[in-house]
Amino acid sequence: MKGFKRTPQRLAIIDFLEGNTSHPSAEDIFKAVGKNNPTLSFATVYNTVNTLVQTGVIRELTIDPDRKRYDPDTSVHHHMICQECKTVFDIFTPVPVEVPAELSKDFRVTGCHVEFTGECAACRKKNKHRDV
Amino acid sequence: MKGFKRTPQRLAIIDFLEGNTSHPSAEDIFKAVGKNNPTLSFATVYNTVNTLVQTGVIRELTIDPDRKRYDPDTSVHHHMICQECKTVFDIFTPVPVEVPAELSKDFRVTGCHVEFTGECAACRKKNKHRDV
DNA sequence: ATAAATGCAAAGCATTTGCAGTAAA
DNA sequence: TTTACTGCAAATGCTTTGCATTTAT
Repeated sequence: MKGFKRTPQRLAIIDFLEGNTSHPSAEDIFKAVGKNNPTLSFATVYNTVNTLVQTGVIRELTIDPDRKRYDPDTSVHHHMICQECKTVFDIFTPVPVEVPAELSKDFRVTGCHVEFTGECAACRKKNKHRDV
Repeated sequence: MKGFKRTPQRLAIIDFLEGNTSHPSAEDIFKAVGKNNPTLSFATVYNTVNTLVQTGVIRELTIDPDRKRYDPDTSVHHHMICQECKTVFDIFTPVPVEVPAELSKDFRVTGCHVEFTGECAACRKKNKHRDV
């Protein structure tokens, strides 16, 4: 990679993200990586994740209405968010999504993402009494 | 609707949204509805759309990473966003998405949304020379 | 030596909130 | 006349940016 400097901060962020399935936000990354890098700044976290997104190393998720989440798994898969605890789960079961002809005729489709919403097992148990 | 007051501002916002397929943001709504309602405030726009989302009259879209979009069509359909001009298109072609068993066993799935990303016809034409 | 990244603080937007005044019911 | 909504401005929260300093190459 030309002009991409391997700084300790970047390496620590990449190391934290690698294999991470928690779909962390910038704040999550800042807190986790900051533990061992006391001088780490939010600016560096944002700079780094934005660089990683632009170079296709990680993926930015828009599934959480409140903040961006980052996913180091760039393979084709989908997500489910628990609307109560905001946990994001990976869905590797292939979801048969074909690009409708109506679309591929006029648009250049570059990506497809399925978002399931609902309530996760833990929150269901916690709220058994409520039963929405 | 109990306790829901039919104020001129709300009626104007609802009127603007009804049948609207442009997936407007709060700012879009503010600008459009504000033309005929000079005293309209952003707070009222947000209050109103949030009420409408909570009562299930409209749907909040998270497809645009920069801002929330609102869709008065609450029927099952999907979306495509042009990553260049940020236009959001409706996809009514049925996309055969089954909830994976892995999911429905543990989660209570309440919604499913397919998001296509790419480049729309207009931007394709505009960028023909570029050809990414 | 050079180009790029860091860290800080300030700025930028989108969205929410407190509150006094106002209007719908 | 009571309850809820409006509008303003301030506040909040996420993200970006400017800049002087530091660091990887």
